[in-house]
Amino acid sequence: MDEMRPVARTSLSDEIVSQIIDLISRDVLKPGERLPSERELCKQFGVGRSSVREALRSLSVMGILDGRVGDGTFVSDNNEKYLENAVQWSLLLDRKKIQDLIETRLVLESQTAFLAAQRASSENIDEIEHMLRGMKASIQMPEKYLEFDVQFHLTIAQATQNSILYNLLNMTRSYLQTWIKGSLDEPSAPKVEQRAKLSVREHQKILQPLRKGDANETQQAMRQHIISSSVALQTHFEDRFGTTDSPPL
Amino acid sequence: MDEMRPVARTSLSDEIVSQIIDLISRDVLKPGERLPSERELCKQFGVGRSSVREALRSLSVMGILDGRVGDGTFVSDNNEKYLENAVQWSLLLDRKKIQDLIETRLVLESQTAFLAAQRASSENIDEIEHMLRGMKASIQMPEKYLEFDVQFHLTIAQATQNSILYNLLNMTRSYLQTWIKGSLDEPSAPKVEQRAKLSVREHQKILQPLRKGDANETQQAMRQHIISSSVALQTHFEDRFGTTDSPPL
DNA sequence: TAATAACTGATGGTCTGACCTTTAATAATT
DNA sequence: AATTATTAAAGGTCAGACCATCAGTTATTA
Repeated sequence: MDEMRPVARTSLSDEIVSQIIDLISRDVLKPGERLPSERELCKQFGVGRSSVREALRSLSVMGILDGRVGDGTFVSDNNEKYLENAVQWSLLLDRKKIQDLIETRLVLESQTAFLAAQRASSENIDEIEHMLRGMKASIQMPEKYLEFDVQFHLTIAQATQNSILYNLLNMTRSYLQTWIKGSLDEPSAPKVEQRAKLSVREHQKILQPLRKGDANETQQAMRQHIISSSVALQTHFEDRFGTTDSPPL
Repeated sequence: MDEMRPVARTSLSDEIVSQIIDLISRDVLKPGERLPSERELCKQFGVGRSSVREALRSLSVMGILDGRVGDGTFVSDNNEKYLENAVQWSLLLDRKKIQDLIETRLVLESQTAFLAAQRASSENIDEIEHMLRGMKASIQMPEKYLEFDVQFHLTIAQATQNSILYNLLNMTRSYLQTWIKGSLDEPSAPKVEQRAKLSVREHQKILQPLRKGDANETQQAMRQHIISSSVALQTHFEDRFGTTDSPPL
């Protein structure tokens, strides 16, 4: 009597969710495409509108679909949005986790730097250099500078050719961005330009070994940079890393 | 004319979602607690049942609520489930990402091992040792062995005291678990016990430096173990790491 | 008396059909 | 040609009904 497993008593809406996900994964429904109207889906699935709507709602929350009133429901063009929101909700429920997020970012940034140094194509490196030039040029325009800064790091993550690492990094980054921007508007405003110059030097120290494919050196430079740039954030919270001489990672 | 931002034309259900999340984050609603019935919530929010249901549906997808028919809707006791599902859906949409997931797991496992070596309490270490003893004792029972194996790694992740890293690790692990179990039922079944013995030795090599707080050594041991245990999985997919003498991470 | 079976009320899940607001596209107006 | 109404269709919301399911209670049984 050991072979009996509980039967999947899946609800109608969950069944529809599965079917639609399957359609998308088999490219029957492509990103940007419009789904049939809710009333039409009712007929096709043979269920009431509530069930269809609950299914569409689920898929919207997952970031897979995107409903536009008066227009229709569309397949989202970036299937990755789900991951972004995930940690965001989690943090709304418990803001104490921000230290954890900072640390996670340190882990992800240093590791992607390592992998990028091994795998970056010349096109990747060109792009990264372009971002660094942009940073130098906009050193007195914090908003613009920050944009190049973000792209610098994302391009490195992209060079790993690992979409999951890329998305995790992007996720942590995008959420901490709020605080990073906030630290620009602090009373220490006059120091901003100075910090930007230091930041440029740090980024140069990352790019240099990365260009040569020196993974360990790239990782170390990235570590130093992230720790340095996290100082402003850390002061708002309790100290957890960066105090020991032996690097915690 | 630059200061005007689009007004938040949030829908009724999204408004309810926000309110409920706020209630949970302010501990007015505690994990495990039961929400009022849907009909009751309709009165309290002054909206129709569709709106209430769509809101509850969203929160369920996020893993924040858990509806049980005939019983009620409850606040989920683990607010982290959302993260778990996130990558899962992402993978359903694109199964080519499994290599990326394996690599991500390697990153997370080795890093949590490093941090755990620095931060593990004696209780943590006791627990980890307990799991290792369990593995030794159930070396001829693959199912049971695997359970101790999982707990060994999760306890290490827990020792980092970083809930985000813990959840990311748990997420990757739980998803790969399907494949790991599958590799047990392979034609190479007679080798299972042999592999288990090797696995035990590898885990011992992790625990040993961890107990001494030697973070670098712990990390290296974990790296070797993960690479070794991923071999079976890797053969199913294209080769990306483990082929070079210079470790890719 | 203790275990089991039947009952009951409340809950989430679903269906129907109606009405509203928004939107894109078309037609009418200037 | 540009602007303004018109319109049809979409998603959003509502109300009320019915169903299947479950927890707790009551009644039955051994």
